[in-house]
Amino acid sequence: MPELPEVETARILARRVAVGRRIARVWCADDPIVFGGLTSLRFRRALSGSRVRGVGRHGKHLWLELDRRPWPCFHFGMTGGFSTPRARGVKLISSGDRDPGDGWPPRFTKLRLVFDDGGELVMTDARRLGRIRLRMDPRAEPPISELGFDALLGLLPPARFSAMLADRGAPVKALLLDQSFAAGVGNWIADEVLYQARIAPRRPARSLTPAEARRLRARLRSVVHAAVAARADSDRYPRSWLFHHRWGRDAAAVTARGEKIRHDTIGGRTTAWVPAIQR
DNA sequence: CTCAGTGTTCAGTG
DNA sequence: TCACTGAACACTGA
Repeated sequence: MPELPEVETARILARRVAVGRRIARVWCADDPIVFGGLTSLRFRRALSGSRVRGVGRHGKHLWLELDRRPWPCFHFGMTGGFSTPRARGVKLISSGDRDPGDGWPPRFTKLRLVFDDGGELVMTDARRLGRIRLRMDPRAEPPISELGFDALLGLLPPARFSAMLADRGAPVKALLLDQSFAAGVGNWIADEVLYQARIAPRRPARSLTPAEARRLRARLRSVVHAAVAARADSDRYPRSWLFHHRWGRDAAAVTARGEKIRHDTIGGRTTAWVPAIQR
């Protein structure tokens, strides 16, 4: 489920396993789509023997900071994620779509890094919409340089946030999904934020009142913070969230308070919203 | 068998 | 050129 909270959780997982270690061995799947044409040889040469200094993230993009360049950059698409081996007596930790399997390495492994202390980090991606790239300076180069503010760490001050809405005619839902506006917001976060801010998803962004713009920003912040604090474990999201009731395009779906949920396509994506509450 | 899907990109439109 | 829309991408699992 890779929106910002899942990617941030993957960053923390990678940090724990990789930072301070040397990459002893690299295995790459033969997958020219996910690797964007990079050869396995090129990739292995870039990483092998280097030491991991840190793990960076902006929006849904993630990268390892090594003691030499270029650095590997990851985007999880719809179904990608990081996994680590089952530690002794410890539950398998996965940030992927769902448990990629009991085996090791897991099904759909695209990249496997083995560290000098025996630890491992694997990226899996069942549907191959994820990408692995090499960049000399990830923040300064596309696609990361094209992103807008990070929805966790870079939220714009209220005045600038409102100003950004003012000249956009797109439905506010579509604007929230625009990564060059708010990096890290995905489909369910956009719907959750609009529900909690009580704003109808088709409203043109520029039609929001100042009070609505403030609510939108405040809810964006609180939803992203709460999901990250829960380590993207949706069982721990508040029961009042639309999240728990929005899946499946079920015509009979209702919120925890019994409000009818409607499903429309907006900005090309399935949008769950509550007409009784959102105006 | 059909279809939806947590994301991004690009061609086409006005 | 800009803003925006919708299809395409690739594949699994319901």
